[in-house]
Amino acid sequence: MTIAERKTREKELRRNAMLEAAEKLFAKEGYHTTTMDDVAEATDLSKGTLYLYFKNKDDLFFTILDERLDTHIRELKERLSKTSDLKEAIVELVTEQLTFFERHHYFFRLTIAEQCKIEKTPGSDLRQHFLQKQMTFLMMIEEALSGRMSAGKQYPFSARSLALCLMGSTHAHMMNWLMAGGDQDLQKSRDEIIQIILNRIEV
Amino acid sequence: MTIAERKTREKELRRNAMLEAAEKLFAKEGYHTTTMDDVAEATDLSKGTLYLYFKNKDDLFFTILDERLDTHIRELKERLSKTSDLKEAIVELVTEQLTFFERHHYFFRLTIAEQCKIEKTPGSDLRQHFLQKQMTFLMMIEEALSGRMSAGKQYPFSARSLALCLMGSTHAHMMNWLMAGGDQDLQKSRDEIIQIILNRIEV
Amino acid sequence: MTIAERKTREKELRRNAMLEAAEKLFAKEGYHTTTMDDVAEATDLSKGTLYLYFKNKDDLFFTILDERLDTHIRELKERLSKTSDLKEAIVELVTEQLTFFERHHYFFRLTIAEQCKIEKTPGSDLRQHFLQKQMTFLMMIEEALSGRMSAGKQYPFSARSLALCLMGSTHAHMMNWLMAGGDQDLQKSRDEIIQIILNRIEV
Amino acid sequence: MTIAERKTREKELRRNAMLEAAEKLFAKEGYHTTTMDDVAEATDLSKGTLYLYFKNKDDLFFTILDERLDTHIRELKERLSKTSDLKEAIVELVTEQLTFFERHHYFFRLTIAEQCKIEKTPGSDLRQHFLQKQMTFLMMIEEALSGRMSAGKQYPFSARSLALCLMGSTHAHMMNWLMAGGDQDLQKSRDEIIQIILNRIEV
DNA sequence: TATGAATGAGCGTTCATTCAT
DNA sequence: TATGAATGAACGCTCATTCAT
Repeated sequence: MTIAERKTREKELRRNAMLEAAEKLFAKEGYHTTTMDDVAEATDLSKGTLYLYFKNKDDLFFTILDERLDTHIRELKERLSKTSDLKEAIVELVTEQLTFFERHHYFFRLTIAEQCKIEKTPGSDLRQHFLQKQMTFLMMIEEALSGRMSAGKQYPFSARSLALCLMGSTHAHMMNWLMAGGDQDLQKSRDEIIQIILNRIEV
Repeated sequence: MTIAERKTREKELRRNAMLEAAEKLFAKEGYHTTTMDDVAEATDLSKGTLYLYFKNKDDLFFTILDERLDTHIRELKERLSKTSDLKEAIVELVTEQLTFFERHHYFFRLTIAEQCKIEKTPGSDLRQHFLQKQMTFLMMIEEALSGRMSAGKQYPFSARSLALCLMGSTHAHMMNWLMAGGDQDLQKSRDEIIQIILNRIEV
Repeated sequence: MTIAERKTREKELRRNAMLEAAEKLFAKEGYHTTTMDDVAEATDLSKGTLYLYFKNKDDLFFTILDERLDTHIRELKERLSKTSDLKEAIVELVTEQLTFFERHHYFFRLTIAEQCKIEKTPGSDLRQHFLQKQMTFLMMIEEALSGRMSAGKQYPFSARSLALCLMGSTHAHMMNWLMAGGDQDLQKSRDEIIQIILNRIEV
Repeated sequence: MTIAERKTREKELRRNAMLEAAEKLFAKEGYHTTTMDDVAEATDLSKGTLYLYFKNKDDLFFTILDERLDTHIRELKERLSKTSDLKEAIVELVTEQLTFFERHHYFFRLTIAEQCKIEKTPGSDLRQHFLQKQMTFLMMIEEALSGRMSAGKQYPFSARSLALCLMGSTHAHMMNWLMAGGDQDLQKSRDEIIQIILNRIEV
């Protein structure tokens, strides 16, 4: 039925509008500083309507994180699937991180900020679920790397450590990029990170 | 006068107790979720007393960040002053980061979380001041590195990029350490980071 | 649309209920002693609701003063417009003052109390605005009197001084009336004031 | 004993310093806006010391009002004692009011503001006591006037009403004077008030 | 389904008062 | 007597959430 379809479509659109407006606000102002009023106003919908789509503020917040992370994971998987050796994988990983975060830098900030709140009282199930997914994400990377580390060689570092360095380096460059206003080219950052990680630093 | 001295000393102690309790809470629960009541209770002092020592919640918060960062900067300067070549500097930098953050992991989380709130309305002067100091910190590292990069050599990366990779890598390892419960040995992380950054990754 | 109209009407009613409850409380207890909780309770609405109608306590307070003074000014203008000579104007002025204040004695107290806070740090814009309106009110009276003072005669007093005596005299009688419990007849006060001001006191 | 005397004297001085500083602050900022800290600071004494001289804030406040009113009453009595007919009494009354309030305009504002809070929950004993004294003051004036109204004449107003007009008129002029900055000559006000009250207004 | 008025718990902050020194 | 640090009750205001329409 076309009418039913259009209705569903409209709902979907509204839902996305909410998620996008909220993501922007949460990233700019932080979770607590952003009010449900703010989100409602930014979406040109009434506050009550928000609660028809999301159970509460937490649900709205973690839905954003969750859906974005899903996309991120999917994209990364695709890129990695095309690589076979370690070097290629590293290049793709760094590239994906920077590319994705450049497009979704609101998400980037949310993610990092959220990671800091470890240990806090269990937190909602939503929170638990998201953290779990993040762990999985990291493990996925770790496995992608370790799977490409030659079985015969001795590496003076673990795949996890390499994963952490790669993630951390890209994060730091992203942060730097944001601080500078987000208007330079990230291509150069990508190349430098790869150079630093892949090549011996002549001392 | 011994009596005046003791009074001053006691005030100092109380102030420190407040700062430490607050740091812990802020790191665990986040700025907004931590209430002044929480801090007061954790210090076994009344809420009103907090306001005798700190102008307001913001002041309390940024005083923590500021004083810790000062110590961090001081320690790092000292370490770096003993190094002459790039390799040594990198080793010292990574070591200082991990050592300091292991001791002050509450501060670590606060720092990272605070960095995410870029772009937001300027914020209090205190906030501005802290961000400024953080920038200075990063530039200090950048200069320490660039000063030790041989003038005659061509490096395929900038000193700033190297600084970012080092900071980011240690941060990621810290985060990982915290997530795992903070009870493993960071010595291994240190060695791995250094290996990854300093040596060619055989691909 | 009848339904929208009724909604608007109900909102108006609630707003008025708030204003009246607040006026009473402010007059009886003073601005600072009256809490927003008090007002909410007196209106059988929750505290939060107050803030849907008034930006803050100050706004609530000065809205009361402002709207009442507007009515007072309007009524007085109407009365004065029917008079042509000085004597009639004086009679109407005294009558209006006593009549209006008898009906709105809560407002009377607020007005007087507020006048005493001269010189204090400028205060909110609302306060400034109200004081300005009060000055205008006094000038209006002054002009009404001076306009009716025969051009050919020499008066041993200024119109402003006469205005002040009239206002002050009615105020003092109002205060006396309130102190006595507010249950006597103000008609007699009116006559006496007029006698004292308009006729030679035989000494 | 001279030493004891000096001590007593010093205490007296300190007490007066407190009263004067407090009077000024209360008048300028209002009762609630003035904090005990403010008073302490203005007196260069510690907050705790205030409580050695006055039981609490209310005590401090009403002591001021009470002592000033005593002086006012004493001065007025003296002036009136020199008059015998009604006209003279009126002149003296107006003169005393304006003279006294010009000297003590801080007290003036406090007095007026305080009068507005009639009906309020009984209030402290101090408050009751002060209001009582104010009533007595008014009755004293009423009696002074009625005592000088010729027994044989018929007056179209009561002594109380005359008293109220006189008080109110001077109050209004004082208020006007304060609003204008308090730097004009009150002599003219005095003359005008007397003219208005004592002479027939030619209509 | 969409609205937006109403709610009320909760937080940051102030300040009169106390009390050990 | 004088101090000033400590207290804690109280207040203005916010905002996530609910619900009648």
